[in-house]
Amino acid sequence: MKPGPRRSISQADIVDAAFEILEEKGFAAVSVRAVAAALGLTPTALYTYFPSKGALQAAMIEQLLAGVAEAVPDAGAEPAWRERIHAIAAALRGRIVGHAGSIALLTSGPLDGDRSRDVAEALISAFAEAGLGADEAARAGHAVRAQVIGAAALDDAAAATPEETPAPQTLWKEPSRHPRLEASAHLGLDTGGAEEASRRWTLDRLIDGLVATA
Amino acid sequence: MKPGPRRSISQADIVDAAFEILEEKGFAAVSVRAVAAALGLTPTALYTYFPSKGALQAAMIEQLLAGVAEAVPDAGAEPAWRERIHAIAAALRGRIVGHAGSIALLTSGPLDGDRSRDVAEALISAFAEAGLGADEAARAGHAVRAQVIGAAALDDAAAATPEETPAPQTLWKEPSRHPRLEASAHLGLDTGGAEEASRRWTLDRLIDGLVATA
DNA sequence: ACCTGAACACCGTTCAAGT
DNA sequence: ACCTGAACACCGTTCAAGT
Repeated sequence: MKPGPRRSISQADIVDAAFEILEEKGFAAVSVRAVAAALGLTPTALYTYFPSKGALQAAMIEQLLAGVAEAVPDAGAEPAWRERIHAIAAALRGRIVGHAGSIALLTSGPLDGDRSRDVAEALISAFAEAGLGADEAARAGHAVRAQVIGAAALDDAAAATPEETPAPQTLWKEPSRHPRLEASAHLGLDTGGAEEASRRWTLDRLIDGLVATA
Repeated sequence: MKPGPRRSISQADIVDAAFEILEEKGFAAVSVRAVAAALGLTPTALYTYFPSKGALQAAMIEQLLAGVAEAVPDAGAEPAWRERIHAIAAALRGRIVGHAGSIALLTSGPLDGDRSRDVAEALISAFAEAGLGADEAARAGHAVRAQVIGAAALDDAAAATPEETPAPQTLWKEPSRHPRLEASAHLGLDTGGAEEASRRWTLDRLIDGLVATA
């Protein structure tokens, strides 16, 4: 193909192509060259749209977070602010687990985009509605964001764990150094398989503790 | 230098050299080639000690987490289990912020090493001591780990934010879309400058909520 | 066992040039 | 404005070979 204007490609097309690679081959595979190739372009052509790989990643984060702040709680639930927090947390988590490897994207650079701020603002508002003062509400919103992102990071790390080698047949069991951790394996907390009930319990306990000061 | 046995280098030396590069030049600069060069070795020589870059990173994580589970609370504090949780959380956080860029290391691969399990076990034990049942204690320990790691990830993202361009002089202020977030700027939650008091408040609220079911 | 040197298949980014 | 092609300074990893 000859060089020259082609006009048919937008920033959104590039971000879409990047997400396709992210989901299919993981975060490490999202290279400028791979994204360009997926679009039938030369790597250097992408620099017409984004000044750097980091700028492309920032655009990906913004798209990932779009709409999370507007997540609407299930109808009829009370109190409204608590359900709004749950809805936002679930939406945020859903976006992350819905795009495999995106936690690496989220922790790869600054989280200072508009969509990221929307999420923060929505959470602080919910806690203000719950009766917290300005500072406490801000700290509470931050705590919820940290909890969701941290839990997703732990999930992702667990999912990256290679197949567990089946325990070799031993006659006497060594007393484990981590008996309590092993006894909780059925919860799936460290295998990326935590149930919705566990997540909801944790978030409710966090909210309880945060609003108790109101 | 001629090839041949040199015997004077250990796995620990390699991990130390890798941390030096991590702290001075960031996570992205920790390449097999750079670590080898820092030790006066050829890149391929490192493959005698670690089968892959991932194995080296896993060894770095283990060293980062060494001793965290044994963190001892400040003397005389009560109740002991709450202070133990604070001590472990502070130690974990201290290791992360003490090594710039190490949150990327922590979220780069599986967190299934022995030291990582030690931290999990210690937290679960503390919550069991607080009166929680086995499942709740496991979920509570997981929540604390997620909170610390998530907060560190948010801090790191904020620290990576490029210098804020000073607000251009405008005659009329646009009404902000994020008034509550901006009003909380003095807390430093999103600039990596959160005070110890904020972190302690958040963790105490989380603990309060978690143990309220006991 | 520990190491080198060459090689393979990749990176992000810059630059001059074409249309 | 949008694109190509060549180039620069990097990657992780493998392989044959030396001591």
